[in-house]
Amino acid sequence: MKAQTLKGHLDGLLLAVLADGPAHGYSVISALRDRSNGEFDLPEGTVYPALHRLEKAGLLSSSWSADAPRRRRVYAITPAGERSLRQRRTEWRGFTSAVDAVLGSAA
Amino acid sequence: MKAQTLKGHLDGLLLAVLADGPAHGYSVISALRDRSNGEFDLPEGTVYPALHRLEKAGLLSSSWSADAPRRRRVYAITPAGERSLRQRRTEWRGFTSAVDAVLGSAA
DNA sequence: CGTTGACACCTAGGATGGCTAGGCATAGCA
DNA sequence: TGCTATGCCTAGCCATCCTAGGTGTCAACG
Repeated sequence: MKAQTLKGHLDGLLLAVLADGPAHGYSVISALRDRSNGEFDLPEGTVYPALHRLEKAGLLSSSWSADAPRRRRVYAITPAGERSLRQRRTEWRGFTSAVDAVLGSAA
Repeated sequence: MKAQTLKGHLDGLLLAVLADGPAHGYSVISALRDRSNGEFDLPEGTVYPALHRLEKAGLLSSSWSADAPRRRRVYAITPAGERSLRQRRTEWRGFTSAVDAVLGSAA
C-alpha cells in the first residue's frame, strides 16, 4: 500500500479498534493487521504519534497499566471519541461513494 | 471534506475522468464536481499540479489546443496511464474493503 | 467604456501527517 | 551470551493537498 493512501483515514481506524475495548499501542497495531487481513501492517512510527494526537484531541484517554509484566500505555476511547468515530464512519461512506462514482467501472 | 482525506487518491480520480476522453484542466475540475455530486470541488491549486505530476510520470500527455477561443492545455491519458488506472482501481477496492473491515459497524 | 465575472492557466509556500530510522528497556529462549 | 519478540518513544523526511496569490481573454452589463 502506498504511503499516502491512508492519510486522513488512520484516526478513524484507531478509534474503531479502541471502540471494542481498551488496548495498548502494540496490540492496536496487531489488531489492525488482523482485522484488515494484513492490509494494514503499520509501523510504530505511524501509530504511536497518531495515538498521542488523538489523546491530545480528547478522543482517547490513556493510563499506564500496573499489572502487565512490561509497562504498557493503555488507551481507551472517550465519549467524544465515540462521537467522532460515528462522524468519521459517515464521512467515510460519503467519500467512498464519491470516489466510486468518479472511478466508475463499478462493473 | 477534510483536507487530507483525498491524499493519495486524487491521481486515480484524474485518470478516471480522462479515461473517458481528453479534457483540459478546468473541465476536469467541473467533471470531478459533477461526477461526485459536488463532493469533490477541488481548487485549481490542487488539480493543476497533479496534472503536471501525472504528465511528468508519463501517465498523461498534453498539448495546447489551437481551435479553442482561449488557450487550453488538453490532457489525454496514455497507455501507461490506463494501466495505472486499472491498478489503482484494484488497490482502491482492496483499500476500501480493508477499511470497511476495520471500521466494522457495517450496519 | 469601465467593470465585473466566468473561463483558463500557473506557482510558491504552508500545513498536514504517515514513514524512516533511530533510540531505550524488559522478557524469554536457545 | 545472544537473539527475538514485546513495548514504548521521537526527530526529521517527504509527498501532496490547499491557500493565496498572479496572469490573461472574453462576454455582458451599466
